[in-house]
Amino acid sequence: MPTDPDHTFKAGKTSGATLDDVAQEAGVSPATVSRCLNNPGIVRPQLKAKVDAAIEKLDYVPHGAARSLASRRSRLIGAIFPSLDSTLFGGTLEALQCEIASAGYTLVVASSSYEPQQECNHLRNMLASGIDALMLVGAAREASVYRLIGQRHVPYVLTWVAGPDGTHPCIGFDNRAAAAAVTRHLLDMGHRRFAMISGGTATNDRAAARLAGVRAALEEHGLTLDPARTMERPFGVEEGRAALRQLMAREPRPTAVVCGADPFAYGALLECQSLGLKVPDEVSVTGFDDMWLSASLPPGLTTVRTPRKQMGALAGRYLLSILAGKETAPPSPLDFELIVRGSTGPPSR
Amino acid sequence: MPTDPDHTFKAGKTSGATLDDVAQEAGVSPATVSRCLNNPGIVRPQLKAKVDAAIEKLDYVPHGAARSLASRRSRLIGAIFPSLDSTLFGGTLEALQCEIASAGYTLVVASSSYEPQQECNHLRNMLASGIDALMLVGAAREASVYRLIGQRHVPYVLTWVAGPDGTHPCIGFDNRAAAAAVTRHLLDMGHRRFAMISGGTATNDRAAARLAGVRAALEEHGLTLDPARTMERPFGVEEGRAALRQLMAREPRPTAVVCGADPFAYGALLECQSLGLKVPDEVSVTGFDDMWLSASLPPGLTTVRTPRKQMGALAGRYLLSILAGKETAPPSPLDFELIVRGSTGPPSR
DNA sequence: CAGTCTTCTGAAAGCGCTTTCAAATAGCGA
DNA sequence: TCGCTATTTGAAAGCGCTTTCAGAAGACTG
Repeated sequence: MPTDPDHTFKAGKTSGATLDDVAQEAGVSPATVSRCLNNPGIVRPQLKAKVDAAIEKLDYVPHGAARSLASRRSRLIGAIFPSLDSTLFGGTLEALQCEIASAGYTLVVASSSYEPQQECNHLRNMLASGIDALMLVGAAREASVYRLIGQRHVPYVLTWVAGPDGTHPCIGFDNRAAAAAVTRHLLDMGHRRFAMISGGTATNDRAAARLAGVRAALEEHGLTLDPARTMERPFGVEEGRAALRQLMAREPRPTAVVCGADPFAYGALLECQSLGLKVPDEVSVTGFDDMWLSASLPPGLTTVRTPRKQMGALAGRYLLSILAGKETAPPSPLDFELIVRGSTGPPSR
Repeated sequence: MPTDPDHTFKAGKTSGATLDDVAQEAGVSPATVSRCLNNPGIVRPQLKAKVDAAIEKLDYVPHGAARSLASRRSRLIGAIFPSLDSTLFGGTLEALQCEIASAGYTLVVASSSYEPQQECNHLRNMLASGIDALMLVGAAREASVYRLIGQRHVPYVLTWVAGPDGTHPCIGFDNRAAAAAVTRHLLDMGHRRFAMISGGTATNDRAAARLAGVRAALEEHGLTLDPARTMERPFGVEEGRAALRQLMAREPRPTAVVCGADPFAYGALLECQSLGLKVPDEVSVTGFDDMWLSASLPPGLTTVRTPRKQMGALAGRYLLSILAGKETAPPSPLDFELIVRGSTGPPSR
C-alpha cells in the first residue's frame, strides 16, 4: 500500500537532491559536502554535523555515475562464472559479494555458460561498465582476453585454480594434486582397475587438471586410464548415472570410479543402488567438491572438500587490498581436504 | 604470457581512447560518434563505416560512468536474492542475467542472507550505484523499502510470489496454491495424519504461504496441522533428516510428511532409508521445487515443479520492456506443476 | 534551376561529482 | 597582541559522454 498505485515508469523524472542542494541547505560549499562523504576526517566536526543533517533532511543519495566519472573509480567489481545455476559457484559468489559489500563495493556478475566467447563478451560489457576489478574462474582462456584486461589496468584474480606459474594472481587450489590425492587413496586400498567420469575438458581447465591428476597418480603405479573407461560428460546427476551404467556394462568392470565432480558421483551411487551393486564392496566411487549431499547420501561419498567460500572471500579481500593501493603479495594456493566416507573401500577381487 | 609481468596496480593511469579521440580519428564530430553508438540508424552508412573503423583502430570502449551521467541511465539492473548459495535462486539468477545481457544491460547482484536489514542496505547501495531497475524475491518487506524504491522511480518486480493483490508487479506463482495442491494429492490418496517440515516463516513469505497452503487444504477436510508436527527449520538436508527423525519418534506417526523445500525432503527420504521406513508404504514424503536430485533419488520425489528459470527470464523481459518505455501490462501468475513420483502412495493403515 | 522539405551533422551546454589550488581561518609562540 | 605555520574551506575546472538546437547538405517538386 505504500507504493505508487500504478507502476508506470516515468523516465527522465528528476531523481532526488544533488550534492549542490545539500551544500546549499547546509550553508557550505559543494566541496565540503564531497569531503564529508569521502574523507570525513578532514572536515571540522561542527561543519560535518550540519552537512549530515542536510543529507538526512533531503534524503540525499550520491549519484554513482557522477562519482565514478569524477573520481575515476566505479566501486563496481565484476565476476564471471562458468555457471550460476549450481551450488558449486554459489558459495564463491556469495562469499565474494559479502566481502566486497562490506567495503562499499557492488558486485556485477555474469555467467559464461562455459563458453569462452560469452565470457569475452561479458568481459567487454563489464569493462565498459567501468568495473574497478575482476574475478574470473580458471586460467585457460585466449591471450586476447588477458590482453584486454591488462590494457585497461583492471586488477584481476583467477579462482578455482592455483597458478601453475606466476603468470596470473590465483586464489584457488591445485586441482591436479587434489585429483591425484583421491586416486592415491584408492590405489593405497589396492585398486588397480580405474574408470573416470570427467567434466568437459575442452573449455574447463579445472576438469582437465583433475583428469590429469588421476592419470598422473595412476602412472606412479605404472597404470594408465583406459580411454574407453574415461567418460567426458556435461555435469549432472543423470549423466553420472548413465556413465556408470556404461562403465559397468563392460568386462572387466572397474573396481574404482573416480568422478570429476560430486553430481556425477551422486548419479553413480544411485545407479549402483539401482543395479544392485554394493558400494564399496563391488565398486568404490569418489566425488569432487564435497557438495551438500555428499555426507548424507548413503554410504557417504568419499570426496575432496574444496574451499569454495574461502576462495570467494579471499578473492574479494585480495582485490580490495589492491584497490586500496596496498602492496599485496600474490596469493598462494589454498588447501583442499580429502574426505573419506563410506563409498570407498578395498576392492573385493 | 601476454600480461603485465608484475601485477601491481597503477591507479589513475589513463585508460584507453575517448569518444573525442575516435571523432578526431574518424574526422567527424563527437556527436556523430555518439550517435553511431546509440542510434546507428540515423547516421549515414558511409560515415558510420569511418567511425567504426576508428573505434576498431583505437580499440575504443565507451566510458560507462560518463554515459550514465549524460544519459541518466546506467544500464545496470539490480537483483537481491535471499541467498546465492543454492540452486534454487541460481536458475532464476542465471536466466535473468542472460535475458538482460542480450539487451546490453549488466546485472548487479547481492545476497540478503534472508535478513531484511541486509536487503535494505544492499538496496541503498544499489540505488546509489544508479541501477535502472530492480528485481527482488518475495513481497513481504517493510513499507519504507518500497517507499525508497518508489521515491527514486526505479521500476521493479517481485519474483517467486504471485501478487496477492495488484500492489506490486510480480513474476511468480502462487506458493499457497501449490502447497495446497500437493496436500490435496495426499488427501486424495487417503492420508489423514500430516506433518510438515517448513522453512523459517518469519522472514520468508514464500515459506509462510506454503505452510498456509497446507493448512488450507487440510481444513477443507476438517483437518488441522498439529503444531507439534510442524517443524520450522533452516533449509538443508541434515535439518530435514533430523526433523523427520523427530516426527517419527512420536506416536501416532504421520503417514504423510509435506516438506516446504526439496532439501528437507531429500533429508527425510534418506532418514527413512536409515530408519528402515518404507516410502511410500509406511510414510509418504513430498518436496517443493523439483530440484536436481528429485527425479533421481529413490523412490523419486513427488514435488512441485516451480518455474525457476522462467521467473528470471520473464522478470528480465518485464523490466526491459518498462525501461524501453513500452506500455507493459502487470504480469499474471505463472503455473506450477505437481510432479508425482514414487515417494507418495496411499497410506497403509 | 530555384525553392522547399527532409535528413544528417556539428557546436555547445551540461549531467553531478571530485579534486586541485589558492584563500581563509585557526592555532600558537613570542 | 602580532606574525607565522598548520589546518580547513571554497572556487573552479574538468571527468567523458549525450542531446538539444541550429545549420548544412541532399532530395524532390514545379
